[in-house]
Amino acid sequence: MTQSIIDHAETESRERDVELCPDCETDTIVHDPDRGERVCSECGLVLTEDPIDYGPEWRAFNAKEHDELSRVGAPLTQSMHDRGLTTTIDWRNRDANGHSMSADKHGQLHRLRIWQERIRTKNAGERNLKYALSEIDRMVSALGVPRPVKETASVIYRRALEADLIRGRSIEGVATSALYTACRKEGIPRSLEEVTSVSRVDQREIGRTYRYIADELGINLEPTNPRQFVPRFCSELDVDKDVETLAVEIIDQTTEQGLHSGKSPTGFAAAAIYAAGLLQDETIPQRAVAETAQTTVVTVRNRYREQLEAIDRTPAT
DNA sequence: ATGGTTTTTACTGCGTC
DNA sequence: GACGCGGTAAAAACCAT
Repeated sequence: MTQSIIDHAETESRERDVELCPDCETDTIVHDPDRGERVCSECGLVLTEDPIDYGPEWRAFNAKEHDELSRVGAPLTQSMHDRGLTTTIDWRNRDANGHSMSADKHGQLHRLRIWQERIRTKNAGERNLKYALSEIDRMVSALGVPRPVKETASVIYRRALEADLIRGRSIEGVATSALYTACRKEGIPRSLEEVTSVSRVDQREIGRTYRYIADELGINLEPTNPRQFVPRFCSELDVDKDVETLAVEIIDQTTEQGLHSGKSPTGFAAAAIYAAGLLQDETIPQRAVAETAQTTVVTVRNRYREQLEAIDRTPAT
């Protein structure tokens, strides 16, 4: 087990393995060392979990080893500005045995708490971080994305802060961009529009900041695959499972031909869903798909026409 | 700044319920 | 007449140079 911990620590870059998922046969397996698992972003199958044990390490054979291995305490988290590491002073005026204290001890504790808080958030950078992380936290809840995204977003923000990229940009803007990046990185993309809707910053700034941050931090993300939007849109539209499957098929076939490059992924996904609906005789109004994908009927029309032509199929009717 | 590409906006006609 | 669909032209947005 210690071996795997070392491996984990040494895996500095967040590389993605290209490997086929045994369940759904796609190459969408994502390896994320920070989360310690390899998971297929298509079907959600978790392939391996690195046994990261945050509990105490018991096996020690001499004193030195003991010092190195023994780990006790709460797990680290990136989403608190001090990683959850600093001392916190309980707000209750009780001693360790749960008994109440004398009045002068009360006063002493009160002063301690004040200073503890001042030390905790001592410089501008810390306060900056504290605010940004609370903002990320808020947006994550509003967006309803899973927890790992929050951690990733926090890491990205930290890196941006360390690289001194915030200067001249708003904290909110950078925080939102970090979140947007994190969503894509975690394989559960939200469109720029969706992220914008929970942010206090307008879309243009988020887009600009995102590009800048990604560039400066050397984060190179593949363009979002339209298929990643299909399940979410479909469940929002409440369409048949067959339509969803067919939509994914359409996307796969057409992207293979490079039909998607340069086109907006959301519009592409919306069109595929509409096209799939047509082919399955379950007509979904263009208006509806366009709305859930936050695009327009015109875009849906243009895309689905191209898609149907590309796969050489026309609706039976 | 510029030009090429894509998306959006706005307006149109057509068929159906 | 309201609605869904299709086409189009022009404006706006986007991106690379």
